[in-house]
Amino acid sequence: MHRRPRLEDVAAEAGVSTASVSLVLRDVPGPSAHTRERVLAAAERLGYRADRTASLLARRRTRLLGVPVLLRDAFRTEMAEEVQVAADERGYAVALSAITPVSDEARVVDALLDMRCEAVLLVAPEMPVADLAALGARAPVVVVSRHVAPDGFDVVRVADEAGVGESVDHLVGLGHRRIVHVDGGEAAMAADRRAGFLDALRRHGLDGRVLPGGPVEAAGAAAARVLLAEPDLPTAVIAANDRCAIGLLDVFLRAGVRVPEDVSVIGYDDGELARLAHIDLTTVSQEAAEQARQAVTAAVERLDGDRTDPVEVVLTPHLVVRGTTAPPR
Amino acid sequence: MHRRPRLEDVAAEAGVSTASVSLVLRDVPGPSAHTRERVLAAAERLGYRADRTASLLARRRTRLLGVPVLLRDAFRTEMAEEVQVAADERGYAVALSAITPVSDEARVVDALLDMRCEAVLLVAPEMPVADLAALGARAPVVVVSRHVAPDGFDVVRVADEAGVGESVDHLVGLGHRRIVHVDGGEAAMAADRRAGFLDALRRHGLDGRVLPGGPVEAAGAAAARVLLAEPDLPTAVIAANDRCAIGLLDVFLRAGVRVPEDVSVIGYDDGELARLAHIDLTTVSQEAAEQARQAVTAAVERLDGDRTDPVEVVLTPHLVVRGTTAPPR
DNA sequence: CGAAGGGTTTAAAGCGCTTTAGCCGTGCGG
DNA sequence: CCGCACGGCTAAAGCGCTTTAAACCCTTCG
Repeated sequence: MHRRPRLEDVAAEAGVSTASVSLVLRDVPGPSAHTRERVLAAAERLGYRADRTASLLARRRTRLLGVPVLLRDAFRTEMAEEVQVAADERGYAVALSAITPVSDEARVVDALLDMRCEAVLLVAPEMPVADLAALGARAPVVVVSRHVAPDGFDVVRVADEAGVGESVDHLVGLGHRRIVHVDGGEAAMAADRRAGFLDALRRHGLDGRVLPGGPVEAAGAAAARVLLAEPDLPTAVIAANDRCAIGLLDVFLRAGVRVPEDVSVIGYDDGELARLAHIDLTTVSQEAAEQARQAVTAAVERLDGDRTDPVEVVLTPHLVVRGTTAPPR
Repeated sequence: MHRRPRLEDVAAEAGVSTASVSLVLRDVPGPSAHTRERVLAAAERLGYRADRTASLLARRRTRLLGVPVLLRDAFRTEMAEEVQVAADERGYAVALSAITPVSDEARVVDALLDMRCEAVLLVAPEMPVADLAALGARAPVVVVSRHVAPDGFDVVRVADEAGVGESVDHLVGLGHRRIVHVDGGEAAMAADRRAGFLDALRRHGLDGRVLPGGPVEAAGAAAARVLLAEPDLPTAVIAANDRCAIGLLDVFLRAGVRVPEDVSVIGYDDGELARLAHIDLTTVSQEAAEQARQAVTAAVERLDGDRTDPVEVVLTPHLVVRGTTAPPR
């Protein structure tokens, strides 16, 4: 088996120096058209591909962004994909590293930095704020989708209060008056959404009720059972996230409660799940693509620009009306 | 801002050569206890972390396995996670790279090889067999979860025919006689599952019916509607995959058809979805962890061992009985 | 006709780590 | 005593690429 061709081999084949080859292959201005041709032909002939590790080592800059991913979490994974696309647009590459039971968020970040990532984008990170700040001192860090004050790191998130507020406005506009919120449990963002719900209702002169929920279907299902056990159902339910909403939908469906005829349901996140035809959930978009783009921009501003002060970008989420909401009967 | 400490800095701090530091930090036998101590202390003091790109470049071996991931596909992503765990056990690291609209499977593989991955594990790859073989000539390749003859690459998969056969046996054992299969569409594995279904029924002296399906919920939903439009429902439906099964469940549920009382439903894959409490789908396990382990083993045999002949590992899937199957009424 | 100038090319010095050959001192047997 | 083996350490040569300063070759101009 043949050894992989090196830059030197291409240079020899083309009859020029390795420097020229390097320049041509990276499309750096300088080499003449004639040289370019010869080099490209030689590279093609040899099937040359640059060794990435060697390039990274030699280059001052790596233009690599690190993103830890929890593969089992659909939302964060979708976001990682968007980051990949956004980074691509800005001429950056993304190094993904999986969070597993064996290596937690912190270890994964270390691994990414060891790979020479120039910045790290953390999607809904779970580590303590102090750790985020400490990390921020080691390398540019952008926290995405977590409500936390920027402090040595940048933050890109959506205004969750406003998002839930839109949901409330939509329902009230349809004529709903008895609206329940099934919250997201302990998580930080859950508090924002809860607050957004109560504020919005108050704005409409209504009273709200909040039921404990959680991040997954089971929590929504449990809440639905609580509601079903009561004398009469509210006319609408706003869940703190899509998965929770789906748990609600499921239990309602099984109990013969029709959505949206008998009760309207709204989720939050607008993940792939919500978009599925058979779920068709009215929900609030987290603007994944835009958050990703802003996050990459924040990182790039520190790397290519000269910003050093932390920024906080708060996007406005928007309601995506689908099939689970309708006027009350 | 301080430059990241290098091996040389640690060496200076400890008063030894860089060679010694390298040896100590990699836990290579040789250096004396005294040297070890000094080096470790110095490294600690400086907060030294080895630069991965430099190590990779200098090392002959990288012990890196490449895995392209389609982040939006839950099954392949779960499998990637299992690969990560399995690789870890064997002392290999995994480089993940996302397949996006911008860079397809082939490009991602190139990128992984450029990173010096020593082997590539492809989970349910979509590329033509010829391309797989071509790739196999460049580096060790293990194809996971795809029924294809090994040819310059190894294959690890489960016996899909047998898996569906088990489903049929289970249903027949419960007393079902009118069983329908909603297939997985064009995909290669869909054919196996279809064949397994028909074979198993024949074995029981029964007649089977196959409805066209597909890889996602919508396909199952469509099939369910076809069934509902007919005078009487079969007593059981076997879907070619979990998502398809979920589409079926959903439409049945909305139509007031109870599962499993009115009709039993079985999926295939045993992904996270199937395990969710509110779905609780009887399904066939793909043995993700075991497939991953075998795949890593296959790669390692080529890399650390001296195997060069392709192997095909066919695991036996097993039925996971949950709440969507029961005796017919 | 020589100096100046511009466009090309290249030699060579890294990038930060690994690895090998060889050095040095010690202890041992002959 | 000498030679030898051996444990412990290090100098130095890479790994395959990038980058910079300097060399080179023309052409142009005074």
